[in-house]
Amino acid sequence: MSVDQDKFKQILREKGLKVTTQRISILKVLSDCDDKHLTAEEIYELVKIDYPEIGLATVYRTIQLLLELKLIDSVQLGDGYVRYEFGHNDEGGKKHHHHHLVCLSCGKVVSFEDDLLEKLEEKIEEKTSFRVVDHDVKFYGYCKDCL
Amino acid sequence: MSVDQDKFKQILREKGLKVTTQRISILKVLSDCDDKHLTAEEIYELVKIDYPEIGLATVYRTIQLLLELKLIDSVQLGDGYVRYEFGHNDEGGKKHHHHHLVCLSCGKVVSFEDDLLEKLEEKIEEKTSFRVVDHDVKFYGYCKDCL
DNA sequence: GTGGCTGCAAATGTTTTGCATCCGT
DNA sequence: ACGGATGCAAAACATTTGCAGCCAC
Repeated sequence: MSVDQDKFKQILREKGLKVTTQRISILKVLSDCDDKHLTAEEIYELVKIDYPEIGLATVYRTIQLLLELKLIDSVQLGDGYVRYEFGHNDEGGKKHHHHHLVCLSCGKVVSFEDDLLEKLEEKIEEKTSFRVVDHDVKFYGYCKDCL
Repeated sequence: MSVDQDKFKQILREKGLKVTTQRISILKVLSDCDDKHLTAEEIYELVKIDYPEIGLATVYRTIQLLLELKLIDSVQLGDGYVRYEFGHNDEGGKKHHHHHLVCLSCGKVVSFEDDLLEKLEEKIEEKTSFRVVDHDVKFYGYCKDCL
């Protein structure tokens, strides 16, 4: 929460960028809705509650900034929207990889931590000489509540 | 090739839909460029070579139809375009699952067959009571040629 | 005070839709 | 000849950009 905000402010200052109410508000919404995977429009609507003057363009520009700073990640669930989630990166920049379980009935997205993929990555490098540096894994199905 | 075309024509007739030159041409392009992962615009340009009168809207409508018939699959590689590939589904409807290796340098997409994911799916069902029915797996990295 | 940031509106790029016409059945 | 399919243009959609004014530094 405020740890992230302080970190954000610090990075902005280090880069000579300005700490604005809009930027802090957007980070706060993303941090508060950590598990929601919000679209830009949804972030816009949530920020407007506390800060009605904000423009959608500012939301997009701030999302772009947060992506570049690796404070958030983008997720595409195949529904035509780009969604964003608070980044769970280590201090050292190493990613806490998690996969997404997407419910085809209610649309809910649950995260799932696992490292079995690393074995598969090794297998790929062996068999195809393709050097894997990142992956994106989604499972579609039905959640406990919808079954 | 023509096996797919015949299958397509048969399905169209069964559903009371019309077999048109446009529909056959679009299927042919997708079938010929099986490994290319084309965008709608790219399909449009390719079909225009043999059939210059075609409209982009027809391409989109036919893609939609082919998706519904599960003759093609859509792939989003994260570059903002929706791409389409010829479906490799069994007769029984069971998918020949393959994953995509996307080269971050040249953009080339290679397919990789593997069933290690099934273990991971079992693990998910055990741990979270989430019933998995499909998945979408992409690996990003650098291909042999680019290394 | 200055330059970066913002809000607005206009532009962009992809995909969808309305409608008159066309063509497969 | 009927009704679905097509081509065109306009609309819809998310996202980006240009610019004058504003505010953090």
